[in-house]
Amino acid sequence: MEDEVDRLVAAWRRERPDLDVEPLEVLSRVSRLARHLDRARRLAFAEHQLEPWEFDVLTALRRAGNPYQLSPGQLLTQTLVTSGTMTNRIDRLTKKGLVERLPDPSDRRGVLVRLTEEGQDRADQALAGLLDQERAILAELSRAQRGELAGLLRQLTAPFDNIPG
Amino acid sequence: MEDEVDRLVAAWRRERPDLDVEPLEVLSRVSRLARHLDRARRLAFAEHQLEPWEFDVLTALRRAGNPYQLSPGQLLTQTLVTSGTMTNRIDRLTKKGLVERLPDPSDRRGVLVRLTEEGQDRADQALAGLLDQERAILAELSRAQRGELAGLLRQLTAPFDNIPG
DNA sequence: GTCAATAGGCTTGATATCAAGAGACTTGAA
DNA sequence: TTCAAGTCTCTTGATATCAAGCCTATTGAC
Repeated sequence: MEDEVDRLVAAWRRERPDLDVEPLEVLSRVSRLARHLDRARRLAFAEHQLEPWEFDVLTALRRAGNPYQLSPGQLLTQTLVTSGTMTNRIDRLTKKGLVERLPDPSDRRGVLVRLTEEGQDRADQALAGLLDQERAILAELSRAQRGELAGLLRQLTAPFDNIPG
Repeated sequence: MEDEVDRLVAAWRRERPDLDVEPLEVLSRVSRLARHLDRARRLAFAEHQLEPWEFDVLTALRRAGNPYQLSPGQLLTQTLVTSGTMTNRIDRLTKKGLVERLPDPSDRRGVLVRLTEEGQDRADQALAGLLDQERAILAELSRAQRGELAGLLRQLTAPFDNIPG
């Protein structure tokens, strides 16, 4: 079956027959698929009254394990946003009762952000919903193909994830 | 080589051993790789004094072929932004001398956006730079692996691209 | 002990985006 | 011909983000 990238590549080959546009076959598909996934996730989370950014913060805390708390700085590095953005996010999640700010007992400058009971429930429910949706998207592929795809993608992501970039 | 998703999946298996998180092996890698690519592209375009959104608009016009012009509405559907955003983009590109607005001779409501000479040169140069960079990223894989990866990704993108979604 | 340098979180100001709607023009049915 | 409905672009108002800088507390060299 043809997709949008096939059409994109065909257009470039017509307009710029001198260029080798083969890289687009892989990387444009990655970018476009990621956009589709963003939209799909937004819909899945909306069923649990969560925005994608809320899910990101809550699940970072959830994955930290009991007692489900991290400093704002640790949340920054996990979610790749700036400190101003994180302050804003914590404010809003606090207002919704999904997290709470606690003073850090070991550093009087510091703050700890902790998941509330409700925050934990919402994160768990949204994760289950997300996984169901993702399984449906991946049903296009056999189990073996999924494994192969994961392995090929790992080869591309590993350099980014391991070099300081 | 391990990547960030391996660590993510391990954390979930520890915290939620009851859940099957296998879908994350593929789709979280797609999302994370797309983010890395966005950053890398921003750097590549900066060498040509272009923002990613400028590249998107200019190359849409470039791909349209001679005389390199499209209506704002056609640009909307190609770049997936809203009309307010596109008006703003065309304004800024016009100020930089990369595109120009022309009245549509066949519809007095309408406008045509046309690439200037400089806009075409900048788009062509930026595309060549992007392809060089992408080739470097893909050097991790053999030619056969790249073909396989492109095929697997196409199976996932095709439903999104062909169903009205 | 003292003080400069650093770390941690928050505040401010600017910007790009989106959603909603306004204004100008075209189309098609009566 | 007329006019209601549709199309196309631009404008407005609200929002989330980022970059830069501020303030407080901690650390380490002397």
